[in-house]
Amino acid sequence: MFVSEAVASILHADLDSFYASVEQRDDPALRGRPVIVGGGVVLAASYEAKAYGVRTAMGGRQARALCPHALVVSPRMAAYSQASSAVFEVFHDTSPVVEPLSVDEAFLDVSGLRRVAGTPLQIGARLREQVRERVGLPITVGIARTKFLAKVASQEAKPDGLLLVPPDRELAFLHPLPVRRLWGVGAKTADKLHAHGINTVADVAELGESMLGSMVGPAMGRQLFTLSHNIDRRRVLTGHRRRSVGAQRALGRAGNMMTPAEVDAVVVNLIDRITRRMRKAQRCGRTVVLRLRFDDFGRATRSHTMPRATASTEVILGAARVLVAAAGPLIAERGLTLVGFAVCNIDRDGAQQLELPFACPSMAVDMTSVDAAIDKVRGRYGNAALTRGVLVGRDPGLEMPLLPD
DNA sequence: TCTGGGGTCCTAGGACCC
DNA sequence: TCTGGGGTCCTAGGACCC
Repeated sequence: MFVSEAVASILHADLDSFYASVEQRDDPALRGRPVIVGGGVVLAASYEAKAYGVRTAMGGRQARALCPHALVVSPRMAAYSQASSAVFEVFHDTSPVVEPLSVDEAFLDVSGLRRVAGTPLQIGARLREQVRERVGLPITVGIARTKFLAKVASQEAKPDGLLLVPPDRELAFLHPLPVRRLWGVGAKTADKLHAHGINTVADVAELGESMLGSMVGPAMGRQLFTLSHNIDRRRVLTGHRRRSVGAQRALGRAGNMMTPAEVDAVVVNLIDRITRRMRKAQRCGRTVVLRLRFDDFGRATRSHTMPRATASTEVILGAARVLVAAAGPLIAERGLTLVGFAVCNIDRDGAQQLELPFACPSMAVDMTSVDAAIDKVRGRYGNAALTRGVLVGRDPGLEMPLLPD
């Protein structure tokens, strides 16, 4: 007799070939035909195009060679954004516990909804119907006891499918799969594993954690060990906050011909886009990262951390220009084909800037605990720092003296 | 094989602090 | 005074995800 029965109640919902499906929805002439979204590079391919070997992120030339009769359309980001919002409305109508993973996929925890909404399988089936009816898009749902298995289930069930992994069938489902199905295993890691004769999840599960760590590094080794043994205690979490905001622009070979003033115009445009989004989302950031790509497809990053977080266009643009100027010799030597920026070190939800009225960096602290904030400052700057500290919130009206007089 | 635009997390060395 | 351990922060790069 079981004390508590493990139940598969985590849903992973994943739209099929999202961008391409929106295009087929909006243009009947594209339905049932191979569709490629994006020209230079494939942003999305319909299943009809995938049947010819076309894949996301593939070069456009190669894709057209594989599928010459494919219909190539330009991306319409605004339409995808609107479709995504409509789908997430369905998600939130389905369960209060929704964790977005990207524009087109999310985890939903439906435990506790049995009385009001039925079994997880019934809920998943209804979710698919609702997305089809209300948004007009096909979506695949995987259901399992853990997040990882739910995600694998949806991958296996694509396209337009529904698959539940029963708790007593988990290892039988998991172990025959190729290592690429494990979260975090991309081309590089898969190559390392293949070189050791490790091809399936079952092969991984036969190895110890330290052995895996010696092959792929300690953190990845630990992850491979736990996932291959079907250990995944992560909960479905709401209220995730973005940790960086970025924008980039590919320049192609034309980038080599650009004058510094033309490069600066691109920089201004990118920073303007980023800071607008930051202010709209009410986020501040402290670290500006410059991303570069060169003629040989090599990459480089340069970063600068500012004394305090900001969303000001002028301040971030100033930091961005300093980074670009410092990278001048590198750009001249290797040829510029892409420039981008990211602003990181974004304050977490509830975190505020602690501003001290003398020369030391500001610190992000958690305003939910002033005592913890004081401990953090004391640990770093000693008691002297506490004599004049003030907690300054993003909301200008929010200020709190660290030490009452 | 030769490329888009967004992100996440991990690693590793050096600076700096107690 | 040059010797240790432990910790955080910053920078740069790499792998991976959709």
